[in-house]
Amino acid sequence: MQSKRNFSAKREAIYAALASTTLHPSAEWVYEQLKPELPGLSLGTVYRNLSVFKEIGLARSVGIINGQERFDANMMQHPHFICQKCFRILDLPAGYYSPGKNLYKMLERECDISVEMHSMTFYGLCSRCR
Amino acid sequence: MQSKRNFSAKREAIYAALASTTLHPSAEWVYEQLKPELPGLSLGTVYRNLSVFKEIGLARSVGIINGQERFDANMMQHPHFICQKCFRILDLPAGYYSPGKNLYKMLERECDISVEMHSMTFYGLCSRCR
DNA sequence: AGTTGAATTAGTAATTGTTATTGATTTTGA
DNA sequence: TCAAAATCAATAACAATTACTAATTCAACT
Repeated sequence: MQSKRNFSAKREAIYAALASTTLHPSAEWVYEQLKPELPGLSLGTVYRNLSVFKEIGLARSVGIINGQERFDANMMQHPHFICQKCFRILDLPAGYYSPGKNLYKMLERECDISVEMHSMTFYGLCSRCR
Repeated sequence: MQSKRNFSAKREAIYAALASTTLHPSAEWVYEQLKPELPGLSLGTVYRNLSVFKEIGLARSVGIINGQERFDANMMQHPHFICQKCFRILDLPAGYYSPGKNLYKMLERECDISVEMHSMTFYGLCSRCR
């Protein structure tokens, strides 16, 4: 099992690259980032390991922006902001909006669904683009 | 003189198909739906016209779910619910959560961004799947 | 009705992000 | 030490979408 085993050097590097930035990168970005230090790395390995991180709860998808899936190693629930021009993804402080279990419960009761999580995303122009 | 061309019959049919359902369909779905009545329709035409609708503000993307982009002709701001098992997308009543211009303004002030819109999505299991 | 020119289309090819396969290499555990 | 399991790079395969091209449609104006 993954949890008992230590990460391989490459898996470790991929996680470190993802965790060290708030850019919410794509697989491609992680690959380009690591290529200089790990010349033998392949893009497929990056994709595979990002999937592993999602499975074991070390990362999540922020969605597919401009055709590419974007990842986040910050597992705290927080809203995102996506710049419609440059496709930067910014973290917003959770304080601005955080629906609690009460909202989940109300939705479950009123809409006959079970709610596991939510995602809140704002769109507009970032400071550089506007 | 400027062209006063109305929607072509096919463009009209594609829009009607999209607007007549709350399934938040994919391009493929619209295509399959219309094929019986419009045997000469091509999938590329569906894709192209869905893009047109997005551009002119007659439809929006609900995101890429399970690899396929899903569309919505309901331009009212409202939250969505995505079933993690069957990938149904349900509309939720806007009343359960609707951040106003005041939240937008606060974000603009505090985070140095300009906010144009937001999207709120809940995930879980629908009534059929849970 | 005929002409014109831009918009729209079908059909197909090309592109793109992602996943699966393969065969080699390394690691693990006994 | 040795065999099974895990991991890997490289490449092929895949599916959704977009781009291209030549043909057709349609409104505006004769």
